[in-house]
Amino acid sequence: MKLATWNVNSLKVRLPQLLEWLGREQPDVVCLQETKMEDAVFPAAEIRAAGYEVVFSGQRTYNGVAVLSTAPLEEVTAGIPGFADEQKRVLAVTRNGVRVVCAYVPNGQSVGSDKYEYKLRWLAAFRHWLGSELAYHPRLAVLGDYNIAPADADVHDPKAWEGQVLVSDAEREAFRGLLALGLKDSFRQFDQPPAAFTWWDYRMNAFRRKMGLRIDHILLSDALSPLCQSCRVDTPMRALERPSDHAPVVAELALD
DNA sequence: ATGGCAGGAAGCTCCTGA
Repeated sequence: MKLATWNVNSLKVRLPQLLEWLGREQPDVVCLQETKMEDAVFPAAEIRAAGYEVVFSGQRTYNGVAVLSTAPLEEVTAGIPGFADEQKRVLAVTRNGVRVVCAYVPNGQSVGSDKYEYKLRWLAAFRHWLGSELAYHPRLAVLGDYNIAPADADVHDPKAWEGQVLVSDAEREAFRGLLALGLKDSFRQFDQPPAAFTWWDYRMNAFRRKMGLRIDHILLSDALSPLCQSCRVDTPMRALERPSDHAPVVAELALD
């Protein structure tokens, strides 16, 4: 089973790239973030025509998540239960006994801002909920845009980023809190090239200059991580014409 | 000196992203 996550930064703009990529990469499950569209205009027909079941939870302009799958999806839930939130950031599905959570963690804007406080509250609720999900679903995969670079190795210039949003101590502590539930960062289970990032700013030629962050992650429970055979960033997707500012992350598991 | 680029909604400029 091949699992992938990709922040598309507008599915309307990126749909042709997504369809081409599905045909070439043939993932079994794809978690999308920042679809930026209401459910009424979601391109479900095009995605189904490509051979995927799809569920989605979107809103106009901001946020929006979707999950694509080659096999039937069950137990579909949107949002974090018990955490009131207008923002469409979470979808959970069960596919062949594997629980898959698609998450778009808040950006946080700047350390100390209201949005930063919201991000930390959101992450606390997310952790609490994932703990209960894990109890029901030992085979749990949590994919998405975490908006956290877990360690300095995930930052092109740790000195310049020190203390900033996406790398601050409180955010990294929240990320470690997710791992402490019994989840592993599948990317770090394998040797990786230097400067392996998943996001590059559109400005300042950041991609060409390898000025990126690794903020999109695939976390796997202890029941799944031993089955993981590879995890990599699909960096060439960031080099396309009119790219998303994020590249997909893809993990392969020894599972159907 | 907080810029720079991209997308969306609105409307001929702004907010947000990370």
